[in-house]
Amino acid sequence: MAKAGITARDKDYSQWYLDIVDQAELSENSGVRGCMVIKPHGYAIWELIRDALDQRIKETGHVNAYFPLLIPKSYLMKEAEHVEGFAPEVAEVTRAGGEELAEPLVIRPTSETIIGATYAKWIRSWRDLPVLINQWANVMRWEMRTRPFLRTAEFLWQEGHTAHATEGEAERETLMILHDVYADVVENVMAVPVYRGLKTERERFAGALRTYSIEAMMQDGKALQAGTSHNLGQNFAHSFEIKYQTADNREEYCWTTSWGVSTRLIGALIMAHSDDDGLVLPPRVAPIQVVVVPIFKTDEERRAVMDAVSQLTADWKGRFRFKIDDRDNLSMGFKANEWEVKGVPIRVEIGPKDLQKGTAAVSRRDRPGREGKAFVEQTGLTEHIASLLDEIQQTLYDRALRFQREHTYDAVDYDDFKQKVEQGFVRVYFDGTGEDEDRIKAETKATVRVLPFEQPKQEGRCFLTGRMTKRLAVFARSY
RNA sequence: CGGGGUGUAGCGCAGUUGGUAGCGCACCGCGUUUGGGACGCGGGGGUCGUAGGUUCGAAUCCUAUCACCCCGACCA
Repeated sequence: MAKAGITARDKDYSQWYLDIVDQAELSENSGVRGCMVIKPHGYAIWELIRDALDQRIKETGHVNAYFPLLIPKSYLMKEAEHVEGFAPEVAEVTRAGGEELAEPLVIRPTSETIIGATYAKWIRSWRDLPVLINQWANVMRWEMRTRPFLRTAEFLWQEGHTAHATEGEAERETLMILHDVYADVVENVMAVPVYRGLKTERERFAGALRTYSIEAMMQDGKALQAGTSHNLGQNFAHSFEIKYQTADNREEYCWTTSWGVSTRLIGALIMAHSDDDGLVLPPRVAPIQVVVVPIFKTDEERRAVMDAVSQLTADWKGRFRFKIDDRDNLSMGFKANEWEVKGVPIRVEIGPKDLQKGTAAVSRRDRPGREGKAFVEQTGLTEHIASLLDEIQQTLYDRALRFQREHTYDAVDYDDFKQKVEQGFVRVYFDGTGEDEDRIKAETKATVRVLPFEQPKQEGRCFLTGRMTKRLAVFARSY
């Protein structure tokens, strides 16, 4: 039975997504087109994702800093490919202090340019390298069409910007971030499995040498780019004169990288796990992991139940993120519904009958309805919940992984491809050109999501050109 | 930027041939309720998106304008 206010996924997936965002109170639209208000529940999820990322970013040797929101337009113009890539979606400030500005300022769509200009000042010698900095910031890209979290005009993200002495070092950094930070958080914290690999030239970041990405599969079979890591080569170093003196007194340009993930991850989280009853959150990113709903009729029962709840939850502090829902103006059914819609992994109900039997009713969100409800002895409840949280985390990952595998297809030729790409990812030998990619996109809406790191040893026949090749590509329609 | 749609109470909507604004939910009060979205009674809440015009009179007709939503081309 579908919940009030939530469109079924198989009826209208897109509307289902909007309904989840609305009903789970993750965000709402504001007076500015494309700019959303992130509500407390949505923001709390972001904080958990952010903390997991921040921890890993720091563990891998980076430090946080902050660069300005406004960037002189001339900075943006310095890297040719970069300007071209971002120009259409940049917002400019042309007036301030009651007068026209001599030089327009752009609201950062990303910060390579202003950070490049800064690094040029900071870096003198090989002893200054590497520079390993991250910033948490908001950025703005004036998109034509927006959707909460997936594509908003303003979004929150982190952007790492590093400078290195050698290409090899920059490349290692780029890949390390992709694997040890991004894929690790998305898979192990958000329970969303990803494909990892290289982007084709067509899909590469404007101004980068190489772009790597992780791609997650949504429940409608479409891909969501969940994170990108760019080896910028010496492109920005040349544009901004980021140079250093080597140990043997030569002048060299730095090799830089940049990498980012955004609040879009919340969109991935929603579309990977949630169901027709509402949001489903993996415990590690659930702001509330356990909600306790006391049930009582009389004052006497209320006292007894609340006493039991206090005792049972006494050792939960610092161990689980939990909430006791003791609102007395709402029925049990209403509360059950509300917490389900909001994705709380475990709900515990304790009423007079439980007090008599020494039990508690424990419901798990990943298995809706009666199937996921069990009566558990109050003795050992804490341990039960601890292991149940782990189990839910694992179940969600396994389920998403299975879905991803079941919806990744091979295709023998283009006709086969067209049919398969309607249903999910298609993994094929691909020897085509950029023009071929354009054509495929025009005809099927699918693009190369990644050239996976795991490339075949043996040659195969390109599904499009028929030529033999060793290059394997994953195609999909994407968000 | 093209196509479509909507602006009336916090939210969702109704409003007939133009006659001075209503319903449901939510909210407030009181009482009864609580093991899967409780119920009764009483109550508060509106420049009808904005600006002009037609008219004795406009939510309703006309013009302009703004905003938002949805569908396509571009994108973290």
